[in-house]
Amino acid sequence: MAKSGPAPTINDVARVAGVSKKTVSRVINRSPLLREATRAKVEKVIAELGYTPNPQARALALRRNFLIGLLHDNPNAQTVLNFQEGVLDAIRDTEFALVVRPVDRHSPAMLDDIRNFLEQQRLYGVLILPPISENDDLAALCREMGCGYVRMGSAALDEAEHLVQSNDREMVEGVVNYLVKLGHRRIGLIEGPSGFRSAFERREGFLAAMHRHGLEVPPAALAQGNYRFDSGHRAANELLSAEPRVTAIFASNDEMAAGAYHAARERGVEVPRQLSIVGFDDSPIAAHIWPPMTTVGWPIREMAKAAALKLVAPDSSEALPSSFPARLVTRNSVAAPG
Amino acid sequence: MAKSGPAPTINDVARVAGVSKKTVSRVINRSPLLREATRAKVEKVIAELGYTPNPQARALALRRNFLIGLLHDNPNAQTVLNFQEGVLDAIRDTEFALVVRPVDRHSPAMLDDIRNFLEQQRLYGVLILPPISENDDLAALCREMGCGYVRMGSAALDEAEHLVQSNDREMVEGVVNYLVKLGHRRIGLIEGPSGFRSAFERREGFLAAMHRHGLEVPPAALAQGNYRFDSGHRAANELLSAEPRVTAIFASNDEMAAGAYHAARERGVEVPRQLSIVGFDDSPIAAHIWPPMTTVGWPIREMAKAAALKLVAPDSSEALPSSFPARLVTRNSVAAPG
DNA sequence: GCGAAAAAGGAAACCGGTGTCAAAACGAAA
DNA sequence: TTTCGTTTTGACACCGGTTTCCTTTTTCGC
Repeated sequence: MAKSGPAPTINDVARVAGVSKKTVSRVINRSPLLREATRAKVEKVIAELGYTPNPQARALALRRNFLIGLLHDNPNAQTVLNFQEGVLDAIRDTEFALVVRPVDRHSPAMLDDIRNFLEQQRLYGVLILPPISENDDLAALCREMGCGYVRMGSAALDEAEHLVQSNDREMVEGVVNYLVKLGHRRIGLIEGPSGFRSAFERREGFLAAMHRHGLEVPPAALAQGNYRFDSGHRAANELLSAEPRVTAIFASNDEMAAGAYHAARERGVEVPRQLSIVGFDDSPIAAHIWPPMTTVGWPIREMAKAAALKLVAPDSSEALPSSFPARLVTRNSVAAPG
Repeated sequence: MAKSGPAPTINDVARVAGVSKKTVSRVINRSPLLREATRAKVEKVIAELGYTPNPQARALALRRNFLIGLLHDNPNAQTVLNFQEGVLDAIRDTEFALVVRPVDRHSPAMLDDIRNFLEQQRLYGVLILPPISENDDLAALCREMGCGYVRMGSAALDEAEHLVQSNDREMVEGVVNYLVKLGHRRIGLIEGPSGFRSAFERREGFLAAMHRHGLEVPPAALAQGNYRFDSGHRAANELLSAEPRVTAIFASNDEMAAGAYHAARERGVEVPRQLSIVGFDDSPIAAHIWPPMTTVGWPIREMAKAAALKLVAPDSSEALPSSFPARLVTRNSVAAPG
């Protein structure tokens, strides 16, 4: 059991088993053209020696490595972590590993940084989380550098091969339907930052649904946010100062919705009796805030798994869905108006 | 600028520059025994060709790679992500990359999984986050496999070389002092899960400080939690049903403190007028809950940076602190009693 | 200008795998 | 038993770097 000293190499295995290293290589790679007896003999030696192939050597010989990168600038920590877990689900028991790379969307050198990163590490491919996944220059960079990539985002962002989809628009319409069915007529929207496709989709979905119900959306029912808590607070204050007051607020993410709670509390507006609030993301804060928040959640982990498989095993992943349905998580921040 | 085709190798550089590959290697590695003219010539070609050394080939030849792993099972997503950012701060502009590995502390195969992981990936070293960092078997495994490691945790966990310290106990005493100074006498503690050193340290610090102030801690003022929201809710309910009621609750982390908010609200106990609550971690929820929570925060990002430097550049990191002070973040969940 | 020491640079082997292609072993048919 | 077509297996070069060791060049004191 004394496994000290340098790790055994393919040469050690070959020598002990009395075969050539190429044969050992064949065993490792499950080559079909091997006699059963030979395979068994070699496998026995591999087990005895506790041999594991050196991934660096393999990477060099194969001219590709087994590192997949995660590029993200998502402000929601839980989302990012769930995503990491999902990727791990996909690559567990494979030779792949996940390397992470938070990026700063606001840095002017962002693209250059990522270029350096890709050049240096020569990743097998990268997974790109929203909101940075909406950056087409980044996708172009990946293509230019011959680096595989899969983006998470709304439809029409890229070809199916490079996309795992979340249909925000549809789900937002569902939320509006839900609120209208409860009797809400004056519904306010806290938008995400302009320039984000997800923000755009959510806004369009909102407007389309309101229109379909024949409901007006005055400018005062639209407030701008940036996906951060403070902006939600500010935006809700704007919405709540307009008369007639909205009876429900739909925030484009949970953090801003939490900010809206805050604003309501300061103004003595009770949630949900006097104001219904719906968030988006189903982040932990939605469950922990009081009253627990009704929100829309994506199956992030499953989506991550699908994205990772799409990258490392495109064939097997064809069976998996590329588009995942969000679901409404009803808790206690919504009630009939009045 | 057409950089298509295979990436240039050291041989290409050598050929174009008219030197041997060894000379190019010397330039890359900043060897001092090179004439300035030669270095300049080679560097010019490197720039022209856009050459970057292949990390896999380097790793193979050097018999070590440039991957550092992050082992974590921390329930607090923001903490983990901040830590990742801190590590990135340290390794930015180096050839190192960060590979993440969430682990499942409850899986019986946990150690074997990690052994496989280390064997397969041959990491340069790993950074271990609490609570899993308290597992001595894991540290032993790293040592056995010749894998560098640095643990985050309380003092006495390991040698200085392998430790970046957080002195929980001291800080907990500071919190108690703060509460006592405000006039609190009956203070309840929501403990972390037994078997966790951090939970133990926080408890001991609490008891020591109470003792120093000559204050009693009846069994009913101690409630068991497991660092999760629900357990905080349950534990607070226990604390609040005992008479005379506590006037302050110190929870061993923010999530449990949020659970305590929840319990207080259900019982109509107003925070902070009738009950002060202090958390631990300074996670986002502390800022977003209402009223904003007073808590204790670690400079996670700086600690992560120090830990990473300790691993990859032990010499330069000697100058950095190995022990970081937490600070009390006062918000609005604490008031004088009565 | 000479010789010796020091500095600079190169040839070849090596790190631990994989691809190519030819040789060896095998099995069935003649 | 020989022959021939298939499997199996192995020898060898190669992936893109680094190391060792040795040769060539430079520098410098005399």
